[in-house]
Amino acid sequence: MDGVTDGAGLDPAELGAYFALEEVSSLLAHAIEQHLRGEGLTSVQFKVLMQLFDAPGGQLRMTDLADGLVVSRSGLTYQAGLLERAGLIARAPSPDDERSTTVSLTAAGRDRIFTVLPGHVEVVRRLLLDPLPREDLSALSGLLTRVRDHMRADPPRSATPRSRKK
Amino acid sequence: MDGVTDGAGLDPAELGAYFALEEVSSLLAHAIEQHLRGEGLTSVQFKVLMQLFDAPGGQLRMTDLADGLVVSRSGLTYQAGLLERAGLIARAPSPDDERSTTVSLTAAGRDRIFTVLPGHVEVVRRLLLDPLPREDLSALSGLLTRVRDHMRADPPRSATPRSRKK
DNA sequence: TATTGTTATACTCTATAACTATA
DNA sequence: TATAGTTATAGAGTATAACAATA
Repeated sequence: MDGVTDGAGLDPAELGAYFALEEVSSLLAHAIEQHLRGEGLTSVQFKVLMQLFDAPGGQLRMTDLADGLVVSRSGLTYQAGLLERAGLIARAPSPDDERSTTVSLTAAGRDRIFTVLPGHVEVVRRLLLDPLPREDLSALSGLLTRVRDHMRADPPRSATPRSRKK
Repeated sequence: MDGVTDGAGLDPAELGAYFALEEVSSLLAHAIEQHLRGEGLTSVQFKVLMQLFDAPGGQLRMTDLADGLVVSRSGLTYQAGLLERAGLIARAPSPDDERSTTVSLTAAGRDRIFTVLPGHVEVVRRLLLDPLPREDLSALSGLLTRVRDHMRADPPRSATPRSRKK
């Protein structure tokens, strides 16, 4: 694909970084997706569970969850409905703000995480971490972190800015 | 999300690399998707056009296209159908092997690429390339390339190995 | 009036399996 | 028999817009 983008003004180093990122992330995402499917979870559902697990008290509002995922509110409602039907999360009206829904991780949800996580980590380790020696890992982490911070500071114009407490 | 994966046996450097990659790739993919949608193309369709553009003679068989994408044959047939209806590609029986379909880029398809590419590159540049100085870009490219090569050498067990000439 | 969340609806995409035709 | 591709079908996921309830 060099002929193409070449004409668009990307030099070899830029092209290399872009294509390698595209390929690595899509292969990794695919492998992760495959593993989770085998466990009966979609990537989105797994992310929801992880966010809840990581939250203080294992609770978050729907809006908090939506902020961390790239789905619409209705999409999140759909996924939350599936997770609730599976008994992995529970929803209840927030005590402080009656408009809000507080989502909490159930014991079964926590169990599911512990069941799934080892395999998940194994996939990540085998595909992403193993091929790099320790110091390269730190370098990669540092580089990507810098890119991420820049992305976060300069949010995509296309996406409607999420509700931000101001 | 540290409390979680911490227990699963990933140290800070590993976690950093994994989470940063996840976040960077998903934010980039989202931004790219948004841009392409605005141009009336899905990511998959764009990739098909790019593959054809990059191919010698602007022609590939359906199987060749499928090898580069993460979709089933029927999924590719569907997308190819859309692209053909839009006049961006053309399909015809292969002259050498009557079972095969040769897909070719039309003039309109080539024009569409030239229309879309500048904006695409702009997104990639702004989100991924700009925040890194030149030498860091080379470093990132090198690291990711090594990971990719490792991934390719050790294909995911989950995915059915594609037809490989042997 | 603005915000939180759900629902109704329609659409896009994908995969599986069955099928056709050629090698 | 194996391969290339299409089709029929059915399911999963998503977004938009309208809606209800609360702030």
